[in-house]
Amino acid sequence: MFKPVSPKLNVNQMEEAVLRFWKRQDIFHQSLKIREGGPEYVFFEGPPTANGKPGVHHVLARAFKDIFPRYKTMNGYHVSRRGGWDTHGLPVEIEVEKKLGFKNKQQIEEYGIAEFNKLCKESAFTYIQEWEQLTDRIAYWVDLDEAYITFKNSYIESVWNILKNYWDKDLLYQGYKVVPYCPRCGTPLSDHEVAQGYHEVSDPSVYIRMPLVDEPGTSLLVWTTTPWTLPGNVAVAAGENVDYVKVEHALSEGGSEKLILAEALLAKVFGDEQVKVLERFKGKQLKGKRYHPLYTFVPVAKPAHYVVMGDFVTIEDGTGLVHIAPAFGQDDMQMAYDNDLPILVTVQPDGAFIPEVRPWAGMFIKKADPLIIDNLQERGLLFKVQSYTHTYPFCWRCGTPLMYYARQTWYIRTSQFKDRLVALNDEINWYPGYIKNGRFGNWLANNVDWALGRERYWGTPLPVWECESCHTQTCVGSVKELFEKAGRDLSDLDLHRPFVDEIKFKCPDCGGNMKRVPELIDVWFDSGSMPYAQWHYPFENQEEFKQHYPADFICEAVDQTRGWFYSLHAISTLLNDSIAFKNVICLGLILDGNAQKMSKTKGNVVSPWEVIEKSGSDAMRWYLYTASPPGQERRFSSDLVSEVLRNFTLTLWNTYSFFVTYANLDGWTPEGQEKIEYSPLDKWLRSSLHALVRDVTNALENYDVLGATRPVEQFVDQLSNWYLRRSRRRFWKSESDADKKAAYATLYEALVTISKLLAPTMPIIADELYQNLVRSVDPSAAASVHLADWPRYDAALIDENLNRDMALVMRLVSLGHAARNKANRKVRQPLAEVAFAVGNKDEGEVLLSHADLLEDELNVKSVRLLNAASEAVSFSLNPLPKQLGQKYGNKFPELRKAVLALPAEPAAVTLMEGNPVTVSVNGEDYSLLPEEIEVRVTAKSGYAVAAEGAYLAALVTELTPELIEEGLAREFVRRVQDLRKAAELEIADRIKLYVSATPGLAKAIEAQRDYIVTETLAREMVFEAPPEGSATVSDEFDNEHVTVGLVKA
RNA sequence: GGGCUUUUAGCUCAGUUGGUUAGAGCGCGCCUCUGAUAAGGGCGAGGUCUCAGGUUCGAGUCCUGAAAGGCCCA
Repeated sequence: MFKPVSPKLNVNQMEEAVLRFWKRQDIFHQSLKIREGGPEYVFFEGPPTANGKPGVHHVLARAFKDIFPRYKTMNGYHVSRRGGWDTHGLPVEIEVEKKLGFKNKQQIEEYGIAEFNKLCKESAFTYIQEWEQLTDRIAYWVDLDEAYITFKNSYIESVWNILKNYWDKDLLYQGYKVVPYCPRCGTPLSDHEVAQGYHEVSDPSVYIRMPLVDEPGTSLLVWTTTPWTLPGNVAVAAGENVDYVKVEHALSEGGSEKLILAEALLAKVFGDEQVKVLERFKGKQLKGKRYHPLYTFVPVAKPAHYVVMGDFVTIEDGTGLVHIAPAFGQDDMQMAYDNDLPILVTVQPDGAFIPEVRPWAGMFIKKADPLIIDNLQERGLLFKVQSYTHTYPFCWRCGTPLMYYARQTWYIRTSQFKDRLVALNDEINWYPGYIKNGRFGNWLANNVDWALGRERYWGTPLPVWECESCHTQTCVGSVKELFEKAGRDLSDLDLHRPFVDEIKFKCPDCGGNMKRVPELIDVWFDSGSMPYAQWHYPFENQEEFKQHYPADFICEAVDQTRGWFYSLHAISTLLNDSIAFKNVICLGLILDGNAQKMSKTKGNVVSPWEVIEKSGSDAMRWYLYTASPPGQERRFSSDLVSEVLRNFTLTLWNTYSFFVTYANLDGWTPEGQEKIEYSPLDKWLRSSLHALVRDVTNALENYDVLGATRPVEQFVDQLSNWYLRRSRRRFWKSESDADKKAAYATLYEALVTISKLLAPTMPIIADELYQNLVRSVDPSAAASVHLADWPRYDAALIDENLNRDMALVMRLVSLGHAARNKANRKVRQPLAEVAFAVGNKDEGEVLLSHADLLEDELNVKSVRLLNAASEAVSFSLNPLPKQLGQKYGNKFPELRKAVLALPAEPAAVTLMEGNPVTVSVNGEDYSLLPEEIEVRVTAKSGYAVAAEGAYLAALVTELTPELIEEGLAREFVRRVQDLRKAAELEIADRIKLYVSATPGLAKAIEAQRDYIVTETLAREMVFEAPPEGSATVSDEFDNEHVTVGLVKA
């Protein structure tokens, strides 16, 4: 006996029960244990940060991550799955700062780094419980008890080891570079952080005169949108091959001046004003021309204030002459290096001018902009000022405008490995493929050195110590090394700031005091180190590491391209010249109903819990898998998930419930079912089923999630709405013959196989089915579907012809129904005959071989082919564009016309006999083959017809008294069945029927007595009044009246 | 501004190497079937396939350009 299954499903109850079962039996760890010794399949978990609530986008990633480890486990692989938590970084700090109400870094230092970092450590796990609960509820199997945590000493030590390795290879260096810098947070931002904060703003657009030293009365016309950088000006850049002009321009106060600018920008600068062009020349002629400095607050130690050549100069905006302030622009800094220009750092790290810039000393740079413009105006150096709208980066967390600012910071020489980064990427399989050479490949090809340093508090400290007197530097690669250098046991040392900063030791070179440099490292380096650091490699677990590197599979959203995907790839390339992962699924983002990215700051996050409560987590997973290709972004709403429940989950569930209900009634079990005589319908279903196993397996082998899910959906639909609908009577009939056994065996095989095919994708319902269908009758079977083996298909059972034939039958049935509709003959009324026209002789044979199925489904007494010779049908010809167009090219339109002009009937007959027809176009004859022209058949009269392409169903609609009688009997049965249901009888209950009806109906009921009692499981049917208290119903149809009563018998 | 990507019915998405009548599901209206079903079947309404050029006998599909959305980067 199977456990009885109600057709009503309480999804949440069912899902939670299965989850409890897994927990009780520790199925997850069992699934690892039983595969010990099997080949290792390696999965890396990209660590999330638990200082925010998990959202739908996290469910997306986790749902996809879960598929392949489960699938591989069922195929005999051992798949350990360590979870991980990313705990460091500015986002965590910002949350704590908010809580404490801090506005700048100084407040943190005053508060105390130790105390601050303690709060950060706690904050990093604020929502850990919700993360764990959600992870459980969506059935994502990951080992959270063993999760690696980036703030642990052992993790940090492994990261140090990698850095030391780089240090020894001279891959770590300190550079003076211009970086996007947040003056409030007091730290440079990574590219990835900057990218999150671009906003459109309006800035001043300022045109300034820079008078030439050697040509009085002539000025360079220079453009900038950042007036605050002007005190730092040391040069002007011109494009070597850009065309410049010297023009004479009338001054409003009388007289004139001469200005130099790019010719292409004349109109933009002067508008309608007429200016006189005095000279034309290439930019290279400006090289070295000296001009009077705008400001002299800071003395220059090297030659400055002359024109330099820069290839970045464009003629799209401004004047084609670019103001150069090396401390405040990346191009500018490059110019300084190339031309040995001085670097004037006129701004403090907090964004205020240095004291030397007297008029604006201590003022925030953006505030000084208008004052500087006024100052230039007063001095007659301002040509004009407008406003300019462009996108400018702001700090993604605090909203302060960033400044590009020269900082001494730490870099990794990744650009030196550009070729290896690109070459190794070639070994990685990307899904979708276009990421590989597109977004990721381009990013690698344009690689710049990794800016590693962060001037913050909560993160992995950069393990570099520097001598205070001779500035010798050394990198520490392990805790032990640090102890040795410090000369004392530091076993309890927390490797975070401020404790690690307190460790000082003697300089081996000069005997001075060595102190750690202030920087932390980029958090992306933390997560990219996880292949090593999760094992505390190389200090421990050497074997574990070797077994789990590189990963077979990782999966995250597309925003990780330059995040985790890059940091994993870059670290491994520089460390081992190896890839870190072989296959990667790169997911599109989840968008809300308005196609906006869901993000905390926008507050448009859909809670996953809400969706799960409504539809369950399996349905949610299934939606995410089937909605669109994985790389594509997808709009998400709770309604879309409940559609999955209605259309897929419940269809499957009801098929399952049907099977269990009838199998229990019949006492059917899967044992001892040899020598099964499968019907054609069974053979078709098994053919489809085994093709499904083949296709799903292939898809999963190729990381094709869509291909592993959508076909299952289609199969379940056909199983329920075709196979089962067509087979119901086989289960109902009372004798247990071979045909019934075949039906049970077929349905059982399909359901069990589906439970296995669904195990990776809908793990909960899959196990629910498995437990009842397999475990309850076979205690020796694996305890869970997730401990079972992946199904194998039998290629010999796959009959593509059969699949195609059945598709034709379904199509013809559909036409038959359409014809009935048109004739207004409901299906319950039997009809005498339906005749079909099909495309060719073979299809005709298919039709006849399934005649009984068609008769039953369409409720007609006979099915046959339309006979062209004897029927009242007419023909039309449809020249097929694909065939004829490809063969005859531009002659096709003429041929088409010629074919349509043929007398249809004789041509159709010729073609149907398999012979070509000849048409003549422009005096030339063409012989057209039967497969190039489709013959369409239309019935003329006396039939109700429905046609589609070459297919046609023609229904004889005349009713004989016998047919009417049968129709009435069926109407009557229908009422009885409704009554049985209303009286809440069990399906197998026997009844006694009491009937009174108008004469016509009574006659029909009497005539169809055998049929009626069989259908309704009546032991007796009498034309009497029903006894007191029995269930009764009265109804009218077809101008007849009936009252029925029934009692259990 | 650059790279990648998307744009097809009210919504979510298919659409084969180009083939003339562009599909499915949901939703809507009418009809129907049903002792597994929260379903199923049929009919109908609903499309300038984002736009503009081009190639071709023929373009949702190929080419060029533009627009809008998204992501990444300046």
